[in-house]
Amino acid sequence: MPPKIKSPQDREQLRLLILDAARCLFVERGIGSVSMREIAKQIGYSATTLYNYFTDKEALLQALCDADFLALASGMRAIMQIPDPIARIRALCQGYAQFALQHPNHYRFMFMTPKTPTNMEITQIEQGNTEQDAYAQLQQVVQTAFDAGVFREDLQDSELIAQTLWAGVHGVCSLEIALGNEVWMQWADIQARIGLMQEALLRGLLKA
Amino acid sequence: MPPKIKSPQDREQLRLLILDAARCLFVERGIGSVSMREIAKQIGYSATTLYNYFTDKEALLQALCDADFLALASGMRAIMQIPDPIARIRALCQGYAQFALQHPNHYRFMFMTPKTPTNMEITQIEQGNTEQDAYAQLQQVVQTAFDAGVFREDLQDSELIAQTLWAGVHGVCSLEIALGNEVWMQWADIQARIGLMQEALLRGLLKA
DNA sequence: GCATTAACTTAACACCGTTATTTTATTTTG
DNA sequence: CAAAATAAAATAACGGTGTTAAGTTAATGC
Repeated sequence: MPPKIKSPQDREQLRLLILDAARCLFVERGIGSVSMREIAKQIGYSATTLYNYFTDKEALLQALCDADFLALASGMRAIMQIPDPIARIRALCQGYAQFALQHPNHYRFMFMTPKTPTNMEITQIEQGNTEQDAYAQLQQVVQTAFDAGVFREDLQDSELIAQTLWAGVHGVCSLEIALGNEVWMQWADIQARIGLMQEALLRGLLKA
Repeated sequence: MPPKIKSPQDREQLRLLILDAARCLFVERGIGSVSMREIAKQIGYSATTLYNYFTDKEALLQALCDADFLALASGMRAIMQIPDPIARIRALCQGYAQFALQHPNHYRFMFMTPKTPTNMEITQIEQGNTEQDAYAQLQQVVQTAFDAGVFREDLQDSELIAQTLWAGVHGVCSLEIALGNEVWMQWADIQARIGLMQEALLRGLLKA
């Protein structure tokens, strides 16, 4: 039996140890091999101990992904400094796509897996807070561009515009994650797909 | 014990009975409640009997989805009769999206769930056969439009164009399926999202 | 009617998430 | 310093999963 944890700082350390072990399994062997028992085995504790630190498996996975998504939003904050709104939109889409492709398992868990309605409440990330939520950042910059009058005049809903841009980039990334390795598909280069999606959508949304 | 099956036609009938029971659970209660034991219980057989008809659970689900995807491709064939290639592209995108939203569980299994490379080999659908594969139909009509010179001249890869259109519609549908019920997202109307994705992409891809 | 053969069931294995109970190590108290 | 209290961790168990080996039962061919 491992030495017991009493002090709060040791408790936090074990919490991080659990998350690191889970991340390792999650990233390297996919979501399928992330079982409570296996995480516990990796760090030399019993499975039940994990339940003293996370209410259930989903909360553990959520905590795992939260940290990385805060990192995404943090990287986006640098992009938000770009002065030109349209260049900023381009950079946001690119940054978002690169993140998705570099963290396919996180991405899958967050955006490709239906959750029961309440499950989203356990995340630490404040939705709509531009400091933490990448979509909120996109929405904000689209709103700025919208106010500057760069979009076609028949487009009157900036939320709809932002959601369309998001859906476009998400479509390319999620197809790549789900079906990128299928031999029967002759996929074009992934960067070319991302680039064309971005440019075609912008051409179709911006004033001529 | 149910009466035993000997004749090939009875065998086929039981196969369909299994698939119907599985479809019922799959569509009504989601993929989570589709267990071999539960399917078997529903039709009054033991779980092991299912393994006489399908090699494993994934093969069963694959067979389940194949039938509906053949129906999709079949519906698409009517659309392929539309003379104008661009109107045909629009109708294909619309038909595809409506199918995805009407069969979210099928769609999820087919296009939102990573499969091991070999798993795709168990499908009955001939990929690339325009009679059976909806993507092949899209590719074909995009190629026709490409040959007619309707796309911008900097676009030289019709596969890339088709994949971008697919990814766009897929992005809208898969976000709707995965996150459409989240309370923290103020989604625009789903038909508006599909329509804008389609129109914006076409505007961005077609000659001015 | 009996042997054969195929269909089907039972029992089991090795997992899973989760929880009630029990053990164990530390801390506090007498 | 020893004993009691407490909190942490482990064990055992429940009900579930996909799957398989072995056993049973029903229909078929002779």
